[in-house]
Amino acid sequence: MLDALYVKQLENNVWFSELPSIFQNFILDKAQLLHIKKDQNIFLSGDTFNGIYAVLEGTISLGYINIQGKEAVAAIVEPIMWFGEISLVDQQPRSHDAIAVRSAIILHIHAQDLIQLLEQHSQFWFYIAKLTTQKLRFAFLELISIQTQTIYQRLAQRLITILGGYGNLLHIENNIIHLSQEQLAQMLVCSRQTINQELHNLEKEGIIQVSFKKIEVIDYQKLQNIAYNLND
Amino acid sequence: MLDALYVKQLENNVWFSELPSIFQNFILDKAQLLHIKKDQNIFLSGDTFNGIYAVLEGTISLGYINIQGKEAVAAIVEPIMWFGEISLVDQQPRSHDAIAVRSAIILHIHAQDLIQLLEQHSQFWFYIAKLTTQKLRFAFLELISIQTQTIYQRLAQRLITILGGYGNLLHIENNIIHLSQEQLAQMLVCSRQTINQELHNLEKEGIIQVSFKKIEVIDYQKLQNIAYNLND
DNA sequence: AGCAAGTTGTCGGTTACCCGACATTTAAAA
DNA sequence: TTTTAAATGTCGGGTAACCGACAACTTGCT
Repeated sequence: MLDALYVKQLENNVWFSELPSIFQNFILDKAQLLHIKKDQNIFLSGDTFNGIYAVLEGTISLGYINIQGKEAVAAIVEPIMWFGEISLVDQQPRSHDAIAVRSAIILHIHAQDLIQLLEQHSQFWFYIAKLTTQKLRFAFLELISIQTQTIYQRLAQRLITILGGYGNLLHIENNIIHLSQEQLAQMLVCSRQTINQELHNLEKEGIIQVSFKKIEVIDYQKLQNIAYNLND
Repeated sequence: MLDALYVKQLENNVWFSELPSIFQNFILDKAQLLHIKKDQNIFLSGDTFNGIYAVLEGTISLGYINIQGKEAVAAIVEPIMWFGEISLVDQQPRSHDAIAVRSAIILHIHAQDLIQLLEQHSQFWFYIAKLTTQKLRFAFLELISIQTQTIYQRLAQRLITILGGYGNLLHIENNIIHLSQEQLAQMLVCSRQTINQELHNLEKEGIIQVSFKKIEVIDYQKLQNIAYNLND
């Protein structure tokens, strides 16, 4: 059984809160708590499907490291988000790596349990579709903004997204983000130096306050103006 | 009832061929054939959900044109692919535009019919999940290759993907691609001039043959080597 | 207190790609 | 056949972002 603290965290998650109670109880019953160290991998590209996961604490990077050692990040997963459901649906091997950016606590639902549940309640595939759809919307928006927005704008956009828990939190909890500039650079797919520069541009405008591994959002309104082209 | 030619096209599609016959017959029964002119839009960002679509002929761009008139493409949809199912799952408005890049013939399944079918056979959500998952895998790979691959490599990759019908064809039909360089540039999110240059680089290597609105793949093997980093 | 590891600030050289410009070619319409 | 619009080939200036380098700072460990 899960710690009451984590149960409360789960219930603050939009997706989980809309599940039928059978599904909710299944998760609370079968989920296994895992402690993951920094740089440890949860699964790798090519692995066969072994279940789905949810992040309770920490940060997981979904990406790929190619032969030249160059790293690419397709998505960053933070509390409370589910991942690993792609291979559940299409029964293909994992298409990317899931690696902890920093130490993390995650839930694991074993493949066998989940498949059994979905066989018994095939209407629950709807909720699996919800998971993939949420990510797909995000990926589409990401692909579009890579093409049309400057890094300055995308940084503003990402800071807003992080504060909002990637659309997963029922309410915004605070206005402080704990991340290194290196991690932000990975998320936005640019160099650490560029992020450093653009953060200070935002700071000069009085919108944020930058300190060591910490960004405080001062003017949320202005941040939105930049992110969504509302300046003129 | 659909033309026999289009029925045959549908049956050559992986997703359709795996559907239960109830679902297949539903599509053949309810689908409405639409002729779309170039630059005509099928739906726009912000529209409410009105059904899902499949491309039988032509090319549809899923993207977004922002206030400054800058266009961004998240995905290019070609025969035989389905699109528009995101809003079905999460019941949010369309997050992007669907516009014909050139004249097209598409199928339309009305929202009401589809929702009714899914209420009666809730296990069919599995097949909707398959659609979103297929796109999600593609979007993830795209996000990753934008970061790690040169345009030269991504061009090679895209030519292969187009020949393979984006994973939707049961077999590769030919080795000729009918596209303008402008359209290719849109797909790869770069300028027309860059595509022109990289196409000729591939031609110099004897891998493809470039002519007016037409690219013929000569050496499929070499194309794969470039796309997937197999040179050394 | 002192050291090590990680993070941040900052500088220029390099480069891939953009973008405007314009001549040329192709295909289809008049 | 002539005309017109669209597509292609090619050049060069401009630039956003990369990348290596290194000093300065923060934090935790011993």
